[in-house]
Amino acid sequence: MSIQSAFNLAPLPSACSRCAIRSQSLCGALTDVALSALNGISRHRHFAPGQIVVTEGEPAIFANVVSGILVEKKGLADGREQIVAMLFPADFIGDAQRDSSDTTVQAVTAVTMCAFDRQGFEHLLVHHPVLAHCVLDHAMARLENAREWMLLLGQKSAEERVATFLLRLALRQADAGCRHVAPDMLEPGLELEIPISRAQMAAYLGLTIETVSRRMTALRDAGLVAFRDARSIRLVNLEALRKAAGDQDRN
Amino acid sequence: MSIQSAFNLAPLPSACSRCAIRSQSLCGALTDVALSALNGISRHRHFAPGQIVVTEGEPAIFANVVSGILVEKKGLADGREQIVAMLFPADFIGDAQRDSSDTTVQAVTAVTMCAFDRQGFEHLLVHHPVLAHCVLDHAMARLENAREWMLLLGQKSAEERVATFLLRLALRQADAGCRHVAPDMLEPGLELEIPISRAQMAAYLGLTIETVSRRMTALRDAGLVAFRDARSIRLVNLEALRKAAGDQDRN
DNA sequence: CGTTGGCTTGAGTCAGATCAATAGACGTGG
DNA sequence: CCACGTCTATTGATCTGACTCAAGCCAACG
Repeated sequence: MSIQSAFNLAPLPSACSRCAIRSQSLCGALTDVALSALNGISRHRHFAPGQIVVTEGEPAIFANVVSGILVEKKGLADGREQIVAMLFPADFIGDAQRDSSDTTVQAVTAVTMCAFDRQGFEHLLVHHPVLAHCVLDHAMARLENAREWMLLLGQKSAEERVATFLLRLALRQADAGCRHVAPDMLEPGLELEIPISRAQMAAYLGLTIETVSRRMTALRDAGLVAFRDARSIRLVNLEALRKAAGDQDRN
Repeated sequence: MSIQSAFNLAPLPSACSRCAIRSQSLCGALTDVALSALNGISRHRHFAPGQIVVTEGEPAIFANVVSGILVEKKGLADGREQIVAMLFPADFIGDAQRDSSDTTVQAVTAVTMCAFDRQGFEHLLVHHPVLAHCVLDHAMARLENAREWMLLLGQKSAEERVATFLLRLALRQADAGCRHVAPDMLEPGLELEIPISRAQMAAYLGLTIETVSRRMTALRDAGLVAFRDARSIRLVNLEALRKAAGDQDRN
């Protein structure tokens, strides 16, 4: 957070200056010289919906999501899967300092990302402390998210899970990149696009498809949300939704 | 991991040179000059069993665990709690770059830790890249643990959870600090001390005390483990225990 | 020796899983 | 255009693993 003030508005390397997420993510914290260096080792890559970007246990990549949605998941031998994170534009992919990924990364929508050369990135990490700081900050944020989800998976009921998911998604969507949005600065009546399928919601929330579907209709019948269709909903009663999510505050 | 090779065996600052966990944790990666600087801003603190070290939402501290066991937990408004991590000697406490802790840290046994001045630590972080690298590495390890636990909480049955817990604990115990032990290098017949109560196991595994107890006796009756008493068990059939844990490999 | 706290065990209940059927959206090809 | 298969989501009926409630055990301790 303190670094953001060091941000410099002078001319930028061509590729980055036109980038949609330039002011966010890692890039936002970098000085021109660092950004220039980063640009030198990056290239855009595209993925189709459903395509696997990284497989659990195989070498990680380093990349920024430019557009599209992805999920990170972990699997058990018998096929059960748990989604451990959703990735949005400006999110960073890749486990710095680890030689194999602990998750499978899969594109949900069509995805564009800005991929970095591994060696080059680790080299930059050493020589640009501000980048290292930024990567650490991102890692801490991911950790915090993971732990919040542990609380959800270990303690919350099905309905609380679904409600929490919708609120988090709304927050992330309202956010739209400019990080650190006020916790409860959500306006009632907000239209929400759910970018993942019911099956993926189930894998994310530790439930079955059927239970997700049932709890969604329950929230609708209780007047907390309204449906346009299965994938796009409107938050009607925000206060009640927060209460249904279980944490009372901070959502 | 590559940094470890930069480790220097020359004379050390007095306090650190006598420290039980000197060669591990953050300290192990540091050069003498950095370690000396770290030593300058650290002092030992003691906590009694059950004592709260940090409260969720309040300012974090920075410290290394020297001896004893602690848990990190997150709570819901109505009192439900989820333990998100167990802390062992050599573990690092504190969310670098965040101004409030996202977890409550509580001593389980009597605890000694080596606490660092916050300002001083962040200052060191900037001026000693090797320390920053080390903190990032630690954060990534914590993230990986959190995600493995998400898989457990979201997908595994009660028995799988308990079996996984015992195996992880055994690994950590055999480990005893010298990190990166071979995954399945556990010898059958290993005596295991469970440092936490059934209630804490329940809060860690997302179960109730009763279910933990029942699954423990089930594992005993099935001959996978043997009890000395509730808190100290022996791993009898390691292969079956791994299978019961559900991941098949990597444990 | 009574009390207290941690653990186990039993009996009954319920939230969520499983199994199964249906409906709508979407293409594809005749 | 319609018939068909596929895929996703919803809904219903039933089942079950874990929770709840309750009792009992044992060791520690005043």
